[in-house]
Amino acid sequence: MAQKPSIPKGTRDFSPAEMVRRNYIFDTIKDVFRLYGFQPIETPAMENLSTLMGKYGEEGDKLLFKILNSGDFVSKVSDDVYNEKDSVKLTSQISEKGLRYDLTVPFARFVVQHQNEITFPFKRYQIQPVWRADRPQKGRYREFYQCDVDVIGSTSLLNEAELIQIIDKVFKRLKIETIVKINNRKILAGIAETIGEKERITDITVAIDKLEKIGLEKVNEELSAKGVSDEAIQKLQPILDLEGDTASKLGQLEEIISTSGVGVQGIEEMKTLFSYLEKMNLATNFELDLTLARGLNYYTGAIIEVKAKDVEMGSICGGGRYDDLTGIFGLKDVSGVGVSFGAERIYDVLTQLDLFPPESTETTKVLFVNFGEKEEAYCLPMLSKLRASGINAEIYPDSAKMKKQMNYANKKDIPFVVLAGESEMAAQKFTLKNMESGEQTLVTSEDLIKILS
RNA sequence: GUGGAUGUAGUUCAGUUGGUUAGAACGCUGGAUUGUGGUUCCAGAGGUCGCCGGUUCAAAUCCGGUCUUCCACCCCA
Repeated sequence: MAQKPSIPKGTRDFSPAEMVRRNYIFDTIKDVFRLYGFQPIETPAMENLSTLMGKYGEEGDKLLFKILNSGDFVSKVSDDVYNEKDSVKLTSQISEKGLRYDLTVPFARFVVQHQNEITFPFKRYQIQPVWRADRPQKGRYREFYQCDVDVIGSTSLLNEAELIQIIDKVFKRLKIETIVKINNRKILAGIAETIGEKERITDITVAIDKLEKIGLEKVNEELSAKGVSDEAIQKLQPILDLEGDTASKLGQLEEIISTSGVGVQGIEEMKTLFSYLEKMNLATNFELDLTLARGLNYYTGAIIEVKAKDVEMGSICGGGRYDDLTGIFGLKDVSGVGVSFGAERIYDVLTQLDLFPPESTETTKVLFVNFGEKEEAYCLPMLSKLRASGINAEIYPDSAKMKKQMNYANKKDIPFVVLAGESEMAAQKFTLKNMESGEQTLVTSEDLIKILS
C-alpha cells in the first residue's frame, strides 16, 4: 500500500455495527418527537455566510467552515485587499457560503423565509450533522449530529414543560437515568441587576457556570479578573450559597432580587413551570440550578440542561427559550423554545453503561449457502418468500467453499443457515442449521417460514 | 487559538548505548477437512518505521520542521 487514505481531522467513518447503534438512538428520539406532534424539516448543509456570520459571537465566526467560491475567485479580489493579507477582509471576497454551525440559526432563517406557509405555533424537529472548525477533543468532533426540537410562535410555558416531558420519555426509553437542571436567564439578569453589574451579565453567568467545576474561590477570582467590582462579588455570595429544595430556593431568591423587574418575572416563570412539571409524573429528577448559565447568548428565558447519572460526562441534552431569534432576519416578536440532544454523547453514555439492546447487532437472520447453479435456482423462490414474510435473508453470491460461506455467516452473526443440495432438492425440503447450537433439521418451506418468523 | 503527549504490519504493541535481513500476538489467505463454521495444527502473504529535511561511515533510534491522533485550556454538543 502506497500512502494510506485518510479523512479530515475531527471527522469519522461509521461501521455497520456503529450505524445500527446510532440509528437506535435516532429512531428512539424521532419516535418520541412524533409522539408530541413535532414534524421533521431539513435544511441545506451550507448556508449563505451572511446568514451564519455574527450569530455565534466572535468566537463562533472563527469556528465556521467557509466554502470557497467557485471559478477563478482570486482574480476578482481587489489588489489592495489582496496585498493587505487581512484574512477577514479576504474571506468576504472569496467565500459567500459556509457549513452550518448548528440547527437553530438555519431554523430561524427557515421560519422567516417560509413564514406565510407555516402554521404557528410551529413544532419541528431536525436531525442533521453540523460542522465546527474547533480543535477536536474527547467527545468533540468537527462534524457531529444534533437532534433539535423546537416550538416557535408560542410564549406558553407549557411548551417548556412539554419539552422536559420529551426529555423524560427519550431517556426513559434509552434506559438512561438523568437529572434535568433548569434555570432562567431572567433570574440571572435579575441577579446581575441586583448586585449592580447589569452590563456584565455574560461574564457573570459564564463564571457562575463553572462553580461546580472549579469551585467558589476560582469563580470569584475570575469575576474579579473580568472587572466585576468586589462589592458586587460580595453581594453575589449569598445567592451562590442558597440551599434547600427548589421551592425554598425560589422563595429566598425572590426576596433578594425583589427590586429587579425582570428577576421577579423570571421567578414567576419558574414557579409556573415547576407547577406544570409536578403534575406530569416524570421519572427523571428535575431541579432549579442557579449556577446553570449555558453559553449561547440568544437565550432569554428558561434554560435547560440534562446530565446522565452514574457517568462522568458533560451535558447530553440542552436548550432554552429565545424570544427574538427571528428578529435578526426581520421577523419580530416570535418567541421559540427548544432543546437539542447530543447524539454522540448519548452514544458514549450507552456504551459506557452497556445499555444498547443486544439484538441490535443482528441484521441478517438466515443465510442460504450457495452450492451451485441448480441449487441457486432452487433456493431463490424460497428466499423471496422469506423476504416477503419480513425475514431478513440473503444468499451467498458465489458457490464458494463451504468453509468460507459458513465463516461468512459466523462473522456476520447470522443465527441460521439454510443448506439445500441434491438430497434436499429431491425431497423438496431444506436443511436448517442453528449456528449457535449446531443443530440441523430437515424442514418444509412452510416450516422454514414459521421457525424463522 | 495556547500548552503537553503520540505516531513501527489490517489491529494492539515490542525493538538494547545509533550497527547486517525490523519482531510478536491477534487478524487475513491457503492447507489438514472436494456438503458443515466458531476449537486445534501446519504453511504463507503483509512494513519507504506518519511525511520532509538535517547530523553520521551507518538512523525506526539523535536534531529541526510538518501533519495525525489523544489530553488540558478557551469554548462547546
